[in-house]
Order: sequence, then structure tokens, then C-alpha cells
Amino acid sequence: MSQPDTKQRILDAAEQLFSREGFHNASLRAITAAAGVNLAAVNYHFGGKEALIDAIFERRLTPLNAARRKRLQAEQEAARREGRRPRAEAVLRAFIEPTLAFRDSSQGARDFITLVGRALSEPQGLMRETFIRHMQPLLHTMTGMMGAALPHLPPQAVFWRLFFALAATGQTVCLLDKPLPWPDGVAPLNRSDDLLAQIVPFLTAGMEAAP
Amino acid sequence: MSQPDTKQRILDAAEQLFSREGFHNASLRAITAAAGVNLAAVNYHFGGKEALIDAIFERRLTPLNAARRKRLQAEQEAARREGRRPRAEAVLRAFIEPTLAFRDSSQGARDFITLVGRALSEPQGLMRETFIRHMQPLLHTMTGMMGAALPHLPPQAVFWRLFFALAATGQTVCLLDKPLPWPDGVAPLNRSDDLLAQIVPFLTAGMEAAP
DNA sequence: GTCTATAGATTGATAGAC
DNA sequence: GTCTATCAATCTATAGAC
Repeated sequence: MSQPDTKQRILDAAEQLFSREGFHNASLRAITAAAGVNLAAVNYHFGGKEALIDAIFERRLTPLNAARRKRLQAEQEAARREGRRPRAEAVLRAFIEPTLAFRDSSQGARDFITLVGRALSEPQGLMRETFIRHMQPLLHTMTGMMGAALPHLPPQAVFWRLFFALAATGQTVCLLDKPLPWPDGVAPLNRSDDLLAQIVPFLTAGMEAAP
Repeated sequence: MSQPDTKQRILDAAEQLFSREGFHNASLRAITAAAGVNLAAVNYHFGGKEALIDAIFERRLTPLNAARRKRLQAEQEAARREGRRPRAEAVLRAFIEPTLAFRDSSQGARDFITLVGRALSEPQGLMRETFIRHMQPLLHTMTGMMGAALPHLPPQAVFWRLFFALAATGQTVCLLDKPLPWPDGVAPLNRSDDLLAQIVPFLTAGMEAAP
């Protein structure tokens, strides 16, 4: 590879343009121009426009979900060692805190979060299916731990409350990365620890509400 | 108008195709073919492809937000009459119940909900701005009532908790209209009263959590 | 108001030189 | 691996007959 980072440059540009303009509205000409590579490079290195989607999600979600899983396993281990159940708040934090750290890490990460919002808003299609495929094992683990944390709740209720909590978290993180008409005197919660301090009590109370 | 419902037929088809394929990926050819009208009819009746967006959101959000506002005013009036504060749960229900009734009303309504999800997932653009413009006055009213319902909370906390609650509601309603890999033994909550019974306690507990 | 025909621009992909 | 040149398909929008 005479240009050893051509593939990464293309992924950076595609991530940014797919998230800002949408997959269909971001042309290969715009992507390759932003990446500073030749128009034909996408087809040479990836095989086509659609193959960029897999590569983008793979690159971001593999390390992010590994960080989340590590946090889940730490709580699992701590609960076992201390002879207690896992805590609902810890399970939520194991998902949210790595998410916010990821979001704070780069503009490319913030673009990727916007792209995740687009992926989930599609009724079907490659982006949506790729994202779901990458998330499913982690969500399965989280559901199990949440059931252990809330043993008095019916499994159906556990599942749906976790669904609501992750929907709120995901939509909030996505919306924070976009311009919104904030009312007077309300700060946009740009600092991750401020957001954490607001959302964790909200979600924890929801998870632990009386049935 | 020799074809008095040409405009409505176009709106129906555009709503369905914009929500399923995305704005840029739904061509005027596909829309006019689905509507059974001529290709040139969109430009004649609306002036262009982008003008369809305004017409679609206007047609759906005007009656839906009127129903929500009516429910808010009923709670406002009941609280005044009984000399109490508005209830957080009633404010939430004033938003959610008309939403679910709307969703149950037709396939076109479900398509529109998917389209709202797309509108919010865009970082900018006509769809996003049109939706926000239609929602802002109602959200302002809801924020004020939620502040009256939770007078012990700082206004910042009231705002953000309502934000989380609406993010969870919106994302949940959007996701329910799309195929998801439901785990074994979990029903998709297709019945609106089942969803209501699960989500209202979750959100109410979050809104009323200790600060 | 509806229709055909078409202009004018843009797209993803690829063949072939280097 | 990179680049130019180009093909074939698609798009929105519009001119003009009826």
C-alpha cells in the first residue's frame, strides 16, 4: 500500500458525509474529494458504496461495545464477590458512560452517533441491519443482568423498561449532537457529566418503579 | 379540479415512500406512479419535491397537536377547578395517548410516525426544521405545566426530564413500527394499551424521582 | 389539469493507461 | 494502487400539445 491510510481516510470522509447528508445523498464524488483520494478508490478498496457501511460500523462498534461489555462484566464480578445482585444503576452506567466517553473522543465519533440515529430511523435497509447485528449480543447480556437486578419484576416488564431506557439514552445522545431550539435559560448539557447526572437518576427511577 | 383528490393521493403516496425509502431516495416517478397521477402533477400542484414535506407535516401534525393540546387544557382546567397542581402523569398522558390513538388510526399514520423518526435523525434539513417548527409551541406549554406539576425540582431538571421522557416516547413509538429482533417470549407491545401500561409508570417514576 | 417528451444535471461503476 | 475518461442509468424540472 503506497498510501497506507487511504482506506481510513475514505472511512473518515464517508462517516462524516453519510451522517450529515444521508447515505443516498452523499455521493462517492463528494466522499472521495473530502478524503483526498481518487473517485475510483472506493470501488478498488471496498468494492462499492454499500460496502462502506459495514466497514464504518465495524470500526466504531467493535471497541465501543467491548468497553461496555467490560463494564458489565466488572459489575457482574463485583456483585458475585460481594454476594449481592447486580444494580440496575450500574447496568445503565455500563452502557451510558462508555457511550459518552466515546462521544467526547472526537468529531468523527459524534458524526458516527448521528449516523446511528439515521440507521435506527430507517424502516429497513443495510445500515439498520448492520447496526442491529452489532448490538444484539450486548443487549441480550444487558437484559439478563437487568432481570437479575430486578427479580421482583416480570421478565416482560424488565425487557420493556430496558427498552425505554435505551431508547431515551440513544435518542438523547443523538439529539444532543444536532442543533435544537433550546428555550431561554436551559443549557444544552454539552458536558457529559452534567448529562450523566440528569439522566441516570431518571432512568434508574423508571427501572425500579413499583410494578 | 377534475380530479379533486389528486393532491391527497400525492400526499398519501409521498408520505409512504418518504418514510419507507427516505426523502432523497424516493423519486417523483415512484411517488406519482404510486399515486396514479402523472409525473408532472407534483410540480403543478405543489411546485416541487421539497414542497411536499411542508404539506405532509401540516396535514398530520395540525390535528394531532390539537388533540394533545386539548388534553393538556383539560388537565389544566381540572387542576384549577380542584385547587391542585397539574399531575406529571396527566401531562405525559396528554402527549402519549393521542399519539397512540393516531398511530392506531391508519397505515398512513404509522408511515408518518416513521417519517418523524427520519426527520429527527437528520442533523439539519427541511424535514427536521418543519417538524420542530410544528412542535415547539406545544412543547413550550408542556414544559410550563411540568414545572407546575413538580415545583420542588429546579427548572433545568424539569426540562431535561421532560426531554428524556419525550425522547423515550418518540423513539419507542418509532421503533415499534419497524421490524426488530424480539427476543424469545417477548411480545412486541403492538396493542396501544399494553404499551401505555408499561411506559407511563416508567416515565412517571423518572419525572418524579428524588432530585 | 393532464399528459408526452425531453432538457440538463448527477449518479455508481468500470475499462484501461500508467 | 492511482488516475482519467466514460458509460449507462437515474433524477428533477419544464416546455408545450391537448
